[in-house]
Amino acid sequence: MDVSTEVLMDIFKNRGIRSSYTRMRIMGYMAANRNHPTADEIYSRLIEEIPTLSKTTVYNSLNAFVEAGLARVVTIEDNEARYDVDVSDHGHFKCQSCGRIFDFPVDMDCIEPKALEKFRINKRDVYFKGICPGCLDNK
Amino acid sequence: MDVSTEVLMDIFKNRGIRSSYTRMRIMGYMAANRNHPTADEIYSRLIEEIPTLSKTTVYNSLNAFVEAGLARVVTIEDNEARYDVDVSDHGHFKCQSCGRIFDFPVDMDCIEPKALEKFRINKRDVYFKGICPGCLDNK
DNA sequence: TATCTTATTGAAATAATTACAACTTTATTA
DNA sequence: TAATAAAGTTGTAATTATTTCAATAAGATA
Ligand SMILES: [Mn+2]
Ligand SMILES: [Mn+2]
Ligand SMILES: [Zn+2]
Ligand SMILES: [Zn+2]
Repeated sequence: MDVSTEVLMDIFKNRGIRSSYTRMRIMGYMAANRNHPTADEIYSRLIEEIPTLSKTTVYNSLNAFVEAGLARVVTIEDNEARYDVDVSDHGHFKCQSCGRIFDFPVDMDCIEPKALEKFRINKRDVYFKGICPGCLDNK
Repeated sequence: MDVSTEVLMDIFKNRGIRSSYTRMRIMGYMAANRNHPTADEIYSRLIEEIPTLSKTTVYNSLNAFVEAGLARVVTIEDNEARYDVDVSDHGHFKCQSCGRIFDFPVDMDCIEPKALEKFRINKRDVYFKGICPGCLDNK
């Protein structure tokens, strides 16, 4: 059991969810590839190494992560949920040309404290779309 | 043909899409009920008065409106698209208790001009979730 | 180890949205 | 106004993402 496995087990335990081989692989994939993958992308990649993996398990695990506060859902596209291990406040930019999703910092406090004074805010999402610098250069 | 019908026909013509009875009813519903309805909500409401209405037509019309810049999609929930005739920049707050969606003003420029300097931004969405004042009062 | 709880699996169900072909309506032109 | 072309409407079927469910397997507890 290597050190990163041990670290993940601790994280799971601290958040009150069981650690299992599959969950550690899924979380490991997300931590290594911070590309805001879909459940299907995670499944397609991991099925190569875990032939018994079920897509239901991927969904179950991701839902467990989100509930435990270990991941967030990125719904920048209306036909697919993406997942992000970075649960800190930040915005997402999706390039309409290459499809890549970029993180960017957001000053949430500056957005509009006044109109929402009487609201309790639990989640904040900022989604921008357009063309990324790389795609702009390729005309 | 009353005056609002005439106005709608002009709007459609200006945006390069044909006017039809169904489209005017759908757009009329959205203009009157600015509740960010789903396609299904629009369909359920209008089928009472237009018995031949097809849900496909609702989707087709809404997609035409969005392409023509007459409406925007609000994907604050990952399992359903909502539609908004207010295409100006503003944020959306969804109450996790009563489900209502509230508009609020957003200073888009303050969010983060620096990190996205080299990006071309076409769409901006700000989605907050939490509890609305009414639901907070009802403890 | 025995036991209880939770995770995994695969199949089937659900639900939102789109594709398609036949038909109807709207816009254009004569 | 009548003929024609282009686009909108409809119902059904297909697609796709996600959930439900019951059986089985694995993890945690004592
Ligand atoms: Mn992110
Ligand atoms: Mn709105
Ligand atoms: Zn790009
Ligand atoms: Zn509420």
